[in-house]
Amino acid sequence: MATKTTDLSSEEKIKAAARNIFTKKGYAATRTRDIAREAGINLALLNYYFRSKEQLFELVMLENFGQFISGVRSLLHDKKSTLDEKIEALADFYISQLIGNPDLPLFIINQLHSNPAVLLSKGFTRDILLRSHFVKQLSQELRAQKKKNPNPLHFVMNLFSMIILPFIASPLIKQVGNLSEKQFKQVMEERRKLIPFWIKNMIHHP
Amino acid sequence: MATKTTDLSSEEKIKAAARNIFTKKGYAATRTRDIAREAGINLALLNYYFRSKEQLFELVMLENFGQFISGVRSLLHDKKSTLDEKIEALADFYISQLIGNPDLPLFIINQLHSNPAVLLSKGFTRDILLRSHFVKQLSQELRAQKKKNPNPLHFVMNLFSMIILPFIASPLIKQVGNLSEKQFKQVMEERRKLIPFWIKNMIHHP
DNA sequence: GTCTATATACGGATAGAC
DNA sequence: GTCTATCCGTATATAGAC
Repeated sequence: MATKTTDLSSEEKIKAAARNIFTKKGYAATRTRDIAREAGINLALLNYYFRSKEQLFELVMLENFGQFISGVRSLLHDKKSTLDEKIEALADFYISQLIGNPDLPLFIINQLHSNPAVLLSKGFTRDILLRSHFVKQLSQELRAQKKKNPNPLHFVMNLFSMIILPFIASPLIKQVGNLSEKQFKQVMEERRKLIPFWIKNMIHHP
Repeated sequence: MATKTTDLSSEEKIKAAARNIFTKKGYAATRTRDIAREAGINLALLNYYFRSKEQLFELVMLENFGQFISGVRSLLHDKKSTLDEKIEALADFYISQLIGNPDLPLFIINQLHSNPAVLLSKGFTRDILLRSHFVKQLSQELRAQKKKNPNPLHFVMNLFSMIILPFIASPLIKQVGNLSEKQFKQVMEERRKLIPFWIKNMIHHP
């Protein structure tokens, strides 16, 4: 193990470069030569450590995916927090994640389309959402408010949509909104508080 | 020109097949051989008509993109409709489009990331949104309601996020929501009315 | 216009020296 | 562990016959 972050082992340098490029360009458009160059090592070494492009990709993908659902399961199943606290925590957690790693959701979504089985078999079992304490609390509140459509899925979609889509569509939003990178992040920061506010209104109100 | 839809010219058959495969798999993962096979013609013919994979892709991309923004410009700039009517019309128009063509938004978003210049130079100039009548009406209403954050961009993002993201994330939603393809479409149909309702509340209320 | 056959390039992977 | 050199499959593109 190396001690400086700038002096990682070759294996780590390859993984870091691979994560970068795979996440930005996707599997098919990524060249193993590009990974090797960015890692500052030789192409042969990549295969020495990871055997193939495919295996390297799987590794990176699962690590990315893990990062994406880490925290969610415990957040959703927490018995002690209220519904509103969970909503605030989810928005806060994801927006922080995404500001630091804005290419992640598009990568995962693309993977979900081209090869759904892998990810779906890993973490996204049905119990993660439908049987969570979060959905129990949400359903109860929706019934109490006598909503015309009390399907909790709609509100879960709304929450995650408002959080995630702006990052996925960021090139477009910067263009039509005339925002610099810095301004874009600022706007996303605003949404950290605004989204829970909107969602709570949507749930508790008329 | 052929008269039956099942007996298109070779050029049209290639374009149709290309749109299918490019839209589903993206540029890098698409093989021109697959396009040729699906079109029922020979690989050489594809190059005879379109010179290269790249040019064929550009063509399909711009047509897809055109379809995606068609109607929006006129909807957004319509001087006669009210703010609420525009919101309803936008949700209605896009959800119809997306139920019929669910792969389109992800295709466009990927293109926007890998090669932003092409699409951004084509249709998404600043005036399409920021100087639209829609945003004028929206800004006015937000100021009238004395919102803490009256930036209209937030509400535009919310509207499009709630419409588009569920289609992009459909494999995931079907899984965690335990929905069949048919049930998924049903849920999206529900959103056609629900989204305008939520957005209007968000704008007009507290 | 449409095909078969082929040239050419590219990218993933390996052999083998150090 | 790391490199250079190279193999080999695959994919795009073209030549040329019909």
